[in-house]
Amino acid sequence: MSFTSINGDNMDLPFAKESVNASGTTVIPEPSTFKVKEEEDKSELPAPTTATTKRAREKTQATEDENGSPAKKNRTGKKAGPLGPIPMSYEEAGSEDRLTIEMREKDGKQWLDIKAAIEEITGTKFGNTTLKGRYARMKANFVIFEKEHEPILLDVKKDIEQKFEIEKWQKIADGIEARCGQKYPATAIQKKYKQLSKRVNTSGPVVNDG
DNA sequence: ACACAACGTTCAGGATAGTA
DNA sequence: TACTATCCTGAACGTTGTGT
Repeated sequence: MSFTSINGDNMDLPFAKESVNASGTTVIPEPSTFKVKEEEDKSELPAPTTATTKRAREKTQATEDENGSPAKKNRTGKKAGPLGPIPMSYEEAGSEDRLTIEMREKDGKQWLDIKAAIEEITGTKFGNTTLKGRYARMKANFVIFEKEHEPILLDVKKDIEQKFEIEKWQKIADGIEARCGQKYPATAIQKKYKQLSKRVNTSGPVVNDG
């Protein structure tokens, strides 16, 4: 994995120079160029109190928009856990986050070891997957998308969605044929579906009239 | 082939800021 | 003030690699 710095330089290992303390723990110095996080006494941070119940097996649809993506609002970025908000760049990352990256990518440490190290530093207990998840989100945040690739992204997305749309109606046509033996053109099915949807919206549910 | 460990991903739940 | 959107955490799940 390589990162791209905010300057656009590719970095295989964008780590600060580290040292090893007496207990053998790798210590990343707090570089003066980092965006300094709000001073907080980590030793007094409360342990996470999340009481998550068993994960529901059935998906819910409540927070999804018409594209199936979570509905978004402007990012406030003010909600933060014990490690603070997930940094948007390596430069923004605090020493704990840098240590996580260092131990994971450079030292090849296991997550349990990383978890133990971070817990020792912060005095906060974390779940077994918290740091893994945080690391994955950091990696996503750190990617700098080339400006000239942006229109390509939009283009490709549009192409694929159009392709999916065509495939979708064709599959529906196939499904109808499989069920009742009647083959309808995909475009006719699409048109009929629009009519039915309108009826649902204006006068309640569609009645299956045979 | 099977069991197990480690990992990455997904998603529910809680917290909190913004908005009507 | 109630509601909504967003964020972070952590449990559950699926995948992959390794040992037997």
